[in-house]
Amino acid sequence: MSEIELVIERLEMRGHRMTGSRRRVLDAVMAQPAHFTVDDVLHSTRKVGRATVFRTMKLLLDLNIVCRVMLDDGALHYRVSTRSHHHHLVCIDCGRVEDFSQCDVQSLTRDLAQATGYEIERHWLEVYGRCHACRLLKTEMAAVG
Amino acid sequence: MSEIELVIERLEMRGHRMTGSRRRVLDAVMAQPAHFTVDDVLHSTRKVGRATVFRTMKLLLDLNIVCRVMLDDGALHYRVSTRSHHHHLVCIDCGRVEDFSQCDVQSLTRDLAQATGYEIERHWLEVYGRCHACRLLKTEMAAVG
DNA sequence: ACATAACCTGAGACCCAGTCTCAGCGAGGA
DNA sequence: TCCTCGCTGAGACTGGGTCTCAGGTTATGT
Repeated sequence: MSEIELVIERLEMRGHRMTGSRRRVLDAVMAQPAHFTVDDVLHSTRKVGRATVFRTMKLLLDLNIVCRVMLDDGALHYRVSTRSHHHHLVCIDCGRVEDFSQCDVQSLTRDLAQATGYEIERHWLEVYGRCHACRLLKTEMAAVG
Repeated sequence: MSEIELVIERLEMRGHRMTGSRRRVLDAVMAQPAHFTVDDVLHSTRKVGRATVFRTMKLLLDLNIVCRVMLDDGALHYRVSTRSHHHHLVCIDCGRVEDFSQCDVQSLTRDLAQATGYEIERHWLEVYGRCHACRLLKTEMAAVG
């Protein structure tokens, strides 16, 4: 089953339709680079209204087709999401994003629940650093400059 | 040394001045409940312009006098921050916020660095759940309803 | 005391992401 | 066929935040 068929199925399971506009938004989303804004999608989908693009993005978010990444500067970008529960590792120099799901936050949340009496439902973790390429570049620059 | 004097010192260390407007914003911030928006501050500081309130909040953020909490619905609120590096545990029912700093994310980030070749600089973790009081309330409701 | 530069200010325009409203359209069921 | 309900685009609106600009304040050197 293709990616698109999967989306259609998930849509219909919730009583939504795969319409022309939604299809155009979806195609545009799939064609984006690693992460993007709604505005990027807007610019690459002619003939779809702003509100519809936003509505569709929200739908895709609900269906776990895309997720949101908080960049280093606080900007929220979208990203086609490969797995359900995962986190992001964002390069503060070039902005590339890696997903990871090995998430030992479980033990932390267990302790936390114990200590505070909270019943913990979910968490949101973003990690910022410098990717291998940017580290190399940086040491080179330091050597030259 | 009082809280205020500490802030003044930190300001001056960076070449800023403690002016009347900044003082009024700071007082308003200190008088807020657990978490609040810039708008809340605006409404409780008469005679300070909107831009100045925003500018001062940014300054306080830089100086680690306040921090930001992402609420369950995605809204960003501010909060007077007690310690430097810490995370938030947010109740999804009543909105109360606890700080915690026992942060075993260290070991996770170490593994992550190893696996990805990233040099990790920082992370952002927010945890959502239901506080003790709201859990009790919920079970009571279930029993009655 | 004075000049001057640097800093700070409020008002209001502006920006960006996202939502709301509303009238019109189109697909599917009875 | 008609009717309902979901979907649509246009455009107004909102909330959080930034920019600009002219004028006010403060620190500092003389």
